Amino acid sequence: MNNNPVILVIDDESQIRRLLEITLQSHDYKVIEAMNAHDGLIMAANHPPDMILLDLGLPDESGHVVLKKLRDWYTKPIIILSVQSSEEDIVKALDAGANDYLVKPFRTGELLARIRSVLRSANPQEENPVIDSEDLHIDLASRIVKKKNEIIKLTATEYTLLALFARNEGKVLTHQYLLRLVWGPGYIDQTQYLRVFIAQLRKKIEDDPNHPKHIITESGVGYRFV
Amino acid sequence: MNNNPVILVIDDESQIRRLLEITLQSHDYKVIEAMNAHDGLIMAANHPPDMILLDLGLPDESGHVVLKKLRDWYTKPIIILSVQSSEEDIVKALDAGANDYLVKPFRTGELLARIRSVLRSANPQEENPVIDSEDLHIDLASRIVKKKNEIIKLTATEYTLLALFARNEGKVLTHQYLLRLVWGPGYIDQTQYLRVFIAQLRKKIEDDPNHPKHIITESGVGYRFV
DNA sequence: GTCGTCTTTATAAAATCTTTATACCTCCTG
DNA sequence: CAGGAGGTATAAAGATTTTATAAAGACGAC
Repeated sequence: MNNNPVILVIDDESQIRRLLEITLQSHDYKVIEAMNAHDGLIMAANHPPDMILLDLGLPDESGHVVLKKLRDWYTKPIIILSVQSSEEDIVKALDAGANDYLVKPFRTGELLARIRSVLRSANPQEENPVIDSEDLHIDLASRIVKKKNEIIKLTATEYTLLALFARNEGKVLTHQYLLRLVWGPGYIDQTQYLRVFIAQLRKKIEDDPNHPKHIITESGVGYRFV
Repeated sequence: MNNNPVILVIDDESQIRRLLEITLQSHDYKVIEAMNAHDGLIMAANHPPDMILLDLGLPDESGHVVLKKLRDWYTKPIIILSVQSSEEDIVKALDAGANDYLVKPFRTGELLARIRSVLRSANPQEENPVIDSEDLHIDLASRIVKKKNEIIKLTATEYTLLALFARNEGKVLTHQYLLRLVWGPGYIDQTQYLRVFIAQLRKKIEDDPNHPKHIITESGVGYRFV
């Protein structure tokens, strides 16, 4: 799942399948399809997708039964698509383990949003932008910087500067660029500010500030963070 | 602590609130209510419910804004109830972190089934409502704070503040963020309030308020709880 | 009215930022 | 190789901003 999420569509109407295929693929999902209950179950077992779109009106078996069979082992999201709009059908499907229920005809934008929603809550991704560089650890969400597991106290300006570096690892950031983003557009010729704060940062994050490993000077240009 | 799920209802229409209260309570949910955005945010922060039913049409602030503010820290399910049935509204809400969206008037059976569904798929990770930090003990569920086994008496504001810290251990919380969630959106520049209450909290929970171990100052930014 | 709490004001203390001064390093030139 | 130019590093001073704390006044519940 590092790549694009795989969605299994189980529906017997070929127009719906084609519509879904086009819509989903254009939003960077990988689509696999089955046109009846039997094939759908086999496909789900053989190539477990990241989620399933299930039509309730299948030719060979009731969608409710398919849903139950899937839920015996399949734990990822299942969204029901159905022409049935009765409360009884909806409640039954949801209580059988469906994560959502859309009545056909549905709006594709809404379907996409609901797919995003169930996928999001399926993998609670703590996508904290974290930089881990050997002994250095920068957590941008929590605003915490650690060196060898020790929390380092940084002032507001020092942190702003370091966060900028962390977000642009490897790139050379010019004096102008750094001054403009940290101090503001009126300070682009105050290069001395930068030197003072780079020195302070190095004192705090480098093992040997005289031979910095992380904040590298690019003479005449700026600095680079590795 | 009883294990019936607590549901926070944020809706300005009293008939809806009454309907939901009766329906939900008769299905063994514990219901707490707020009739506007401001109260809803405070209530959610103060006594985090197991899920939230949020009306989009609130008198004091757009439900979309409330949803965003909640999702800054609230990870449990949020179901939107709204008279707006446009695809744009639905997609916007779902992408802002809502788990489901029901158009008013809704069928109560379907609502209940959708509540069961989102609660079922809600995080298996039990958010530990207790903080134990050497000498400090914070029980968010029963609203009890102890220091070296002695119960500490906190005012409402002090507790709200401390509970926010406890729920975001390690993270730096900005002045703005704290002021917004504790006092409300209109107070984000009343930094002095914060200083006064931080001082009071430190007097109560720190061994040596001059050298705080728990509430750490991040000068120019905010505070951090460890 | 009394009590507990919140708001507001005042001021001292601490932390941070700016500025100045000086030493450095590297490359180039004579 | 000496000396200078341009850019860099660092310490330390002052100036400024931010924070801590006490205490007085305001407010609301009872």
